[in-house]
Amino acid sequence: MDTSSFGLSRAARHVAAMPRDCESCAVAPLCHPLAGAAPQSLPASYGRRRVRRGEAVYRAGDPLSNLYQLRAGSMKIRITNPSGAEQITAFPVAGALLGLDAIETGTHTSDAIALEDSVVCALPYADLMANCNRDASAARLLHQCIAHDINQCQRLLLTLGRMTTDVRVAGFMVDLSEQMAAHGYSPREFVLKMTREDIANHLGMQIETVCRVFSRLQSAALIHVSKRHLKILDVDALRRMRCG
Amino acid sequence: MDTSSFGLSRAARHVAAMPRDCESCAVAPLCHPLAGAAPQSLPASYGRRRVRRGEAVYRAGDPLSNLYQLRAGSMKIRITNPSGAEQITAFPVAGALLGLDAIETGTHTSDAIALEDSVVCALPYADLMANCNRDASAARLLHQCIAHDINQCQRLLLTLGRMTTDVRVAGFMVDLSEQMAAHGYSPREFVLKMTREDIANHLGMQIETVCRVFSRLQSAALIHVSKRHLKILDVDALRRMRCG
DNA sequence: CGGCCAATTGACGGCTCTCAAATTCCGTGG
DNA sequence: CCACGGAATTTGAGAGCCGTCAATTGGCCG
Repeated sequence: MDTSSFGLSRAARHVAAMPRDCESCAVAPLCHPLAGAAPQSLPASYGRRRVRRGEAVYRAGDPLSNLYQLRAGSMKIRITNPSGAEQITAFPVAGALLGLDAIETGTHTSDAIALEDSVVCALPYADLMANCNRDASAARLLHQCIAHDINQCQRLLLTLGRMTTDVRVAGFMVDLSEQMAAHGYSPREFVLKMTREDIANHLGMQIETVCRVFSRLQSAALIHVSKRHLKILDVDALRRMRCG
Repeated sequence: MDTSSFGLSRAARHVAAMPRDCESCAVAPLCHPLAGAAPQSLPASYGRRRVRRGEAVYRAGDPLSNLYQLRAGSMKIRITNPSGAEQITAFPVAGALLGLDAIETGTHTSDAIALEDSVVCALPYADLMANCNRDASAARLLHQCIAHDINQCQRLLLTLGRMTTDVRVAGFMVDLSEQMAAHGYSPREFVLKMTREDIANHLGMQIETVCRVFSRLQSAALIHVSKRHLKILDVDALRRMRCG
């Protein structure tokens, strides 16, 4: 386990120093007793929590006490079966609501591990449910968040079940690119927060195959990749490969 | 499309002829304004609907008007990407709640197609939401149903991403067996409602590979399969293959 | 009886995995 | 600041599993 003793990244420190401007938060209805209620009335436990690279926000088997909103940084969500086989099901970034899979049984079924120093908001599940009972729009928002995870998971199923490795990687890059764009970063040049091993696991491949696909895509002048630094040279070609 | 003009199967006719004993239904809190309220006060639209083999309960693109509980029979849930690639994400049987993926956007993202003549309960989504607002236990039940779909989807991800074809098929058979047992049928001998093509699609394989795995498992005396009729001879060996 | 579809089996090729080695990066300690 | 060690990444060679193509069988329905 990598538990480096470095401080938080610049992005993480920035957010931790921010005032709690929950007004701009996408899931504010879930945390606030009523839309527009005084923010200072929030329970003290609605707190931010810093997570260092390699640390877990929660692990499979933990009781469901909080859901978490990822405020800054990035994570990997990993499930493990009894024989130890692992599958990374998602790489959430800022804005994502984490821990929804625990709602079925009251126990987390996955690990959420920080890919970099990150910041999460802990949302006590009991408070959140009470809030949904009082506020129909909050309930609807929660429904949508859970359903979103279903759809995302189903799309990944199609990728693993029906696509060649080249197409999987191309689609993964397009997804990352759109994610970066949605957060106001360059969609053409960014840093991969996850290792090749993480990518391979997520896409149902081996590390070496990921490297070889990277090499092929670079030879074809679709991307330029050096370690974690990725430049997308021909996003249209990548989209055509994915075909959807 | 196979739209045979046969009548409903015996199981389907049995349920259709049943009185509306919603008291024994797992999702009754979702349909009833309040637990214990008079059943006769239910809206007329809370109706059963018969679906013939090959027909769709809903299709991708349909607006979300109802969720559906599968009362009798079986379905396949299928997603399609813009280029026409398809992936069967689940084979729900009686008791399952269908259409949850539509909650994110208000539009269905998958097709639900009957594998045999079946019966569903249509649950108007607006009524259901209103009910969740009045009844916290109904809201909780709905949350759990949605979260259940997430967990099921994630487990399938691990299967497609990390398992060999033999292990996928073995795990699929164990799942079917447990499903049959949970419904009071023999877990050792039953009929596959889906085609080899459906199985192959669901498990990310080709038809021919499914046939070959069946042949291998039969040679190893783990199963006996003839067309759609499956006998499980050594469930422990199948479980050991799956390893979880 | 004939046609169509599901299912099965064989041959072959290729994509991906496995094994191995070299290189670079990064953090740690001297 | 430099040296060292481990981890991450890359590339090659070879094998094997699985997909592709093809042919056959058997059952169902018109």
